[in-house]
Amino acid sequence: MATIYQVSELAGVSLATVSRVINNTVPVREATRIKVEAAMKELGYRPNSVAQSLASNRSNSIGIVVSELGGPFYGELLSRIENEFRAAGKHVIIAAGHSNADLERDSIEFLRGRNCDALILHVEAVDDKYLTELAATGLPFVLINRMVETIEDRCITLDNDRGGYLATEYMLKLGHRDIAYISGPLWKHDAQERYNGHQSALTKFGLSENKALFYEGDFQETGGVNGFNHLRDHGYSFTALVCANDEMASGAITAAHEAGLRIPEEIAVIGFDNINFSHYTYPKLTTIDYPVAEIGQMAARWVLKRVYQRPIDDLKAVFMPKLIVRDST
Amino acid sequence: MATIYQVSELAGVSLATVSRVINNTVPVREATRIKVEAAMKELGYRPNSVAQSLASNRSNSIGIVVSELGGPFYGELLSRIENEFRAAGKHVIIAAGHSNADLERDSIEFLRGRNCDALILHVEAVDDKYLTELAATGLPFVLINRMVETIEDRCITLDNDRGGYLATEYMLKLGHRDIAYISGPLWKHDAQERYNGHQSALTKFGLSENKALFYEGDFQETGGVNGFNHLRDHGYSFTALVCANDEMASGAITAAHEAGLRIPEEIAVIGFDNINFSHYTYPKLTTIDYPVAEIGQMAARWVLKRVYQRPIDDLKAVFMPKLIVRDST
DNA sequence: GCTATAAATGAAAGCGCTTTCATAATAGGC
DNA sequence: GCCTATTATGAAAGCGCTTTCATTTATAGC
Repeated sequence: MATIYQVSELAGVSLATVSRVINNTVPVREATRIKVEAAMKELGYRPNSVAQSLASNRSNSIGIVVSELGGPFYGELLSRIENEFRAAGKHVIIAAGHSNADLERDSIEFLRGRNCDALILHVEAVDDKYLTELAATGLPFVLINRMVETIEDRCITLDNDRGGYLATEYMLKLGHRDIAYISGPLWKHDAQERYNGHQSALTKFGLSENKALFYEGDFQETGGVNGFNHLRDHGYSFTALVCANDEMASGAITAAHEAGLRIPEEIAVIGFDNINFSHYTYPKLTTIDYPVAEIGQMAARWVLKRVYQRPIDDLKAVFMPKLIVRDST
Repeated sequence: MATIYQVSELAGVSLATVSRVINNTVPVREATRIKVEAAMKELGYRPNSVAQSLASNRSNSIGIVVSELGGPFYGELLSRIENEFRAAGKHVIIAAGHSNADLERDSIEFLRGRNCDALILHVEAVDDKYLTELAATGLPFVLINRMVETIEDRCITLDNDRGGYLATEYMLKLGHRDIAYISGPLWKHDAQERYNGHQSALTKFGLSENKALFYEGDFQETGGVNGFNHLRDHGYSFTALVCANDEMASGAITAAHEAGLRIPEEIAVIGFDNINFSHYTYPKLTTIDYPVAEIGQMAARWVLKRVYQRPIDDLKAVFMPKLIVRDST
């Protein structure tokens, strides 16, 4: 690869001048600019962004940490973030945290070491203290789907509590009274909040929770299958099932089919997230919409505004979930 | 962030020595190593990988270009590749090419500029010539799901032709004779190959293709819906439908449901890829398995072997698709 | 104890770029 | 046409690290 030095030689100017035309920071005489551009073209020159990054302490790249690379949820999130930054001429570097504190820290450190200008984090395992300290280092970052009081201005969240409430409230309004709940792992903030919402709805309707109708799943499809079977075996009957995400709802539906139950006639099922396959299920899944794309976009804009001083004004921190009624209830 | 210089000062040794203990390239006396490690720990030192990369011309990171970040297919691919490299202490930098030649080139150049040690490419739009030239620059890269003769040793592919054949052959064996086909965009290599396979199967059974039963879709769910409706409207009836991927098959199934047709009794449907949601459909989708995870793993291993000299011997270049029979046929 | 050899360490250049500061070129004012 | 105010350009330091080469220190052999 050609270097800036070769370009400067060919164009008969100094390195500094070439650098100026690349970044157009300082005006350069038209004639000079043309010479330089010609030289760059002739050599097929492309700036080495590693060197740029080292010299300028700016990398034009944004680090992203998500739990998993796969899956409909993260896929959509990443996709949207990437689009937003691409349009702004920035690039993303993605790392997976696998919901594990060490790996999350690792990924964050890796991205810091790569000189990312900012980070977008969807981390679940590291504690609030770590994040607070990280903020204190001066590294700009946004936190998605998690509220940490000490760095509240960096958090972009969904009102999960409200979402959990909506799901159960809807079942209650439909007349169901025996409502089972399959939760996500309760150490995860969002799982806990959704579950709280579920409980609030029950309370609001003057019902008390029946612990026998609760199951703590893993946010995966198998969790839904296991949860459903566990709840059925347990003896208490229920006419409605609220799942803390769509994957588990899908698993539960499969298990229900296998048990020969009709949905929604015998059991109504609702999910959470509204991920893109939720209408592939049969019957199509009623769910709570998680506006992933919007949240991804907002996170990107936060960075564009705070770090790159782009004029953006409608930053929004808390998103509201919406009920999406389809055929499973 | 602390620099290597501060570490060397605190430990009372030279930069060079610190560098040696970091990389343990050259033996360092035990006592010295301990001093240095203590200093690193005290300062919370982490090497700046940008500087490392510039100085060593090695970045320990691998660039990946895929068409999209979202979607079950790429999600699984990325996920697997990332896992493989993480285990080897390498990191990945991901960019999206969006099936567009300019963006693909852009992404590749970006990754080159970031000093990636190697690239894994799933690109569809750039031409063979570009890739051949790219190989000539000495940049190590593997090509996934595409065969370019001039750089055959860098290609890891699925025998799409065979897959297309298997799908249609299976329908023929079931006794179907009026078989519709919804293809992917034919400018894409894999779509073309799958279609070729379909034709071969027909020929093998002594049938000639009925052009009225062909529709060129977009590999998306809507393509399946539109394709199905188009084929139905067209007047020719068919008892089996072969789709060039699962998304379109899923769309077609939805459209068939809406048209009040029973699957598989009235129309048998088969997909291609065996992506993870293919068993969420109703009825569960019969499909051709695309071993994405294995292919991702193989690509990663190719890099580990060729670029990082890891001892790996079972590199495999062509994968075979398999028929997965479920309930839609 | 003294030299010959091997092992550990340090000094310094350099990776490709940005950026400050100084200098050279140009324009403007009279 | 000369002096000053601008503007464009160049020289050189430095970003944080690796790596070569030279030097120092330890080890062995006699």
